[in-house]
Parts: sequence; structure tokens; C-alpha cells
Amino acid sequence: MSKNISKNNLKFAVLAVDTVLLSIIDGILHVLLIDVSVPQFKGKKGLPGGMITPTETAEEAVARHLSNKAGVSKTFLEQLYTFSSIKRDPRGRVVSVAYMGLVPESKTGAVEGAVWVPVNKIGKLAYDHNEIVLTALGRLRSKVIYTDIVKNLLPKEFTLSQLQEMYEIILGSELDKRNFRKKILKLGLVKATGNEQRGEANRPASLYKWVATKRQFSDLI
Amino acid sequence: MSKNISKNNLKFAVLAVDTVLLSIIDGILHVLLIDVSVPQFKGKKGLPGGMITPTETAEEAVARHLSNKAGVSKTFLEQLYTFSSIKRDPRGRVVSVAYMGLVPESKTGAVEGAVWVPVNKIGKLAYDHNEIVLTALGRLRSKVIYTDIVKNLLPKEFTLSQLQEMYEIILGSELDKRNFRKKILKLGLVKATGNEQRGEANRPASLYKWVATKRQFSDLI
DNA sequence: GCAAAAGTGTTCTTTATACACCCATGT
DNA sequence: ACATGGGTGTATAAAGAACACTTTTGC
Repeated sequence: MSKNISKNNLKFAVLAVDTVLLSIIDGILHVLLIDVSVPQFKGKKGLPGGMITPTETAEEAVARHLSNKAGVSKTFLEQLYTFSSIKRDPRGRVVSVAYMGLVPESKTGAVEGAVWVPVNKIGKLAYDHNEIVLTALGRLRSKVIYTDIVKNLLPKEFTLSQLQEMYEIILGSELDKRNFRKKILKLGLVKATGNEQRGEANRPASLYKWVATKRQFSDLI
Repeated sequence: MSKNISKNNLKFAVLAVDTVLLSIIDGILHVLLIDVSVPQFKGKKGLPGGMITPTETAEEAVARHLSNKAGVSKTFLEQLYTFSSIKRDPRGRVVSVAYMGLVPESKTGAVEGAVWVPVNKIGKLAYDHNEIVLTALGRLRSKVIYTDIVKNLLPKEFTLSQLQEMYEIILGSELDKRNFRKKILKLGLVKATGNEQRGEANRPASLYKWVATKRQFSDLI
């Protein structure tokens, strides 16, 4: 959804992708936004995305546009929903396949023209992108309770407190430390690496990593 | 995905919809299939679907094609996934937005060119339609345990045994009658209508209906 | 030695599971 | 009268929720 299409060369069906890239930065859930250049949305921000070409899949288009516009690659991506309202793009008919992506804080470096914005401060976005963001947030919140999707927001090794913080931020509620640890450890999804996080002005925390697994879960938290 | 497009007039991007219509008929989960007319899939069956026109949304296209090809209208529909493999249609590039639909047994009347087939007997379908059916079955099985989606497969009034049978068929496992009733009634999702199902060679069963509600559930069963 | 986060158990409540018999009807 | 599915309760096990103090470090 960007400079590659203009009023003149739009023809049905134009197929695009848009991606809601999420990350937890400084303890706050952020979404990556870019400046939108089309005149109808002058000054507004929107989601990174763009056309699907005839020779690529939607997934390939997402990877390409994220790499170009957001400087992000090899990140977790999941198809969200396809938005097909007739007037969602003022320039013509554009159907968009939306994706949600999760990136760990360590990969959220500055990129020209892209900015990480706290999800409660995104204001009015271009197109129907507010709706797409809400869809992504809903998906993240529901999947966090029955899958291990949070692992995509964490570094390779992490403390149980960091893990707990992820759940608290996404769910918007506090969890009991002892009960949380009991449950997470009993599930066997993570295991201690033997390493410790040192350098903080407190007792060092054990570092954990995810155990490889394919199965789906239910009621993690 | 059908007669409206031919090798000559395909141009990128062709956008289609396909629908996995499911119903439980005689205690067995069925999917509605239609005969596919394109030569490459001669003799094969496939899902009902077709083009999205420039002036309709995907949802409108689904409703239109289901009405035309399956004689089904006003039924539960939910977007499943968008399939964008480059070679999924041998005639050219076609991206398909797939939907899952649920219909009660009472609305599964015979329609010319369409047939209800048990899901474990569908064989090899045209296009990537086996994959789409598997996606729908997975979605149904996962949603049945945390939403009231089964209500779309039942008549307006139903017995608790009928309700339990729906869960057992979809989940593929048996449930304890007493525990099932305790749980369903405690959830308050259904209430007795005061009517009874008579005419069977056994004690009449109380009939229930769904209580109107908007909220999401978790762990219904 | 003080501040800061790590780590750890027990009690109580709620929910899940296992299980067997009598009831009302149609034939 | 008998076959059929409808309807009901209790005891045990498992899971969830509530709750406070000691430990180890950096400064």
C-alpha cells in the first residue's frame, strides 16, 4: 500500500499486504508505523505494506516489504485477516491481506521513515489501518493464553520475570509471581540454561530458554 | 473459482473466494462439494466459490456464490485464511480468500450439482481444496472448545443430548453425560424452552435454546 | 547497610473427573 | 413388558488463587 500504485495504474484486483509489527519496548507494547505518502492521507501514518506481485505469494510480499520499509527480516509472521471493503483505499479497489509480526526488542533498531509507537498512542491512521491494528491486538491477546507465541517477543535467553512481564503487558493485568512460576515450569516449555543475568543491583536471575516443540497448548496462563 | 474465468482472460490479480460449508448430517460431519468443470480437474470435486467482482466485498462474493451454487443463504460464515500459492490454479494466478460456513442439518436439502460428502471420504479435490478443508476442520475443532460456534449447526430448539452429540462428533471423543450437562447448564448459555421432544420411543427430552450473548468464552468443554 | 528484584510453600477454593441407577415414553 | 434414550448426585482428584518472607547482588 504505497508508492508503487498510483491513481492511473490501479486496476482490479489490486492485491496488497499490510503488516502489524509488534514489539514490547521498555515495557510497553509498540507498533511499527511508517509515513504514508498518498495525498489523501497527508501527514498520517500507516502500516508497512505494499503490492503483491504476480510472481510472489502473500508471505513473500510481506517479507519483501518489511525488509524494504521496516528493515526487519526473519521475524515471526502470521496471517491475520483479509480486508476487502470496497472503499478502504481512496485511490481504487485494493484488497489487503493483513499479517501480524512479532519482533524482540533487540531487533527494533531505528529505520529511516519508520517509527515504533506505543499502541495506545497511534492516533488516526491512514486507510483502515486502525481496524487492522485492533485485529492484530485481539489476535495477540487471545493467542498468548493458549500458545507459546510470546517467545517471539523475547531474547533467546530470558528470565522468568521477563517472561511474566510479557504476559502482564499483553494481557493488561498482573500475575502472581509464585503461581506464574509454578505453572510455567510445570508446563515444561522452558528450561534453565544454567546462565545467570548479572550486573543488576539485585540477586542474579536464572536465564531460561524455550524447549523446542510443535504441539499446540491450551490455557498457558 | 469456476466458469467465469478462462485461460484467456486471467490477469493479475484474480481474486476468488472458496467456502467450506460444513454440516452434521445423520451424526456425521459433512462438507458440501460441487463438480469442477475446468479440464485440468476433470471428474474432480471442489469447494463452492468464484470470483470477487470489483464492486463487492469478499463476504458479498461468498454469499452470492453460495446462493447460486449451493442454494444456501443466511448461514454462519467466518473468514478462514487467504491462499496465495502461485500455482494453486493451473489456469493462472488466483488468490483465494477461504471461508468456513456452518449450516444446520435442516438446511442441507439437495441442490443440482452439489453434494454433501462425509469429511473422511472426500478423496482428492481440485486445486488446493483439500488443504482448505483441513484448515476449516482445524478451525472448527479449535473454536468449538472456546466459543458457542456449535449453535450454528443445531436447530433453534434442541435437546442436551443433541448438543452433546455435536461436541462429540466435532471433537472425535465421547463426553460424560452428567458432567456435560452440569457444565453446559452452569455456563448459562442455553435455557429450557419448556417444550419437549416427543414421538420417540423413550422418555421425552426437554428442548433448549441459546441465550443471546455477545461475549467470548473459554473452555466450554 | 540499603535498595532492588529473585526465589520459594502452604492453605483454601474451585473445577474436573469418574461413575450407576431410575424414569417416561412408544411399540 | 420391554427397549430406548432422558434425567439425576456424590465422592475424589486436580488445578487455581491467595498470600509473605528470605536471599543475593550492586552501590
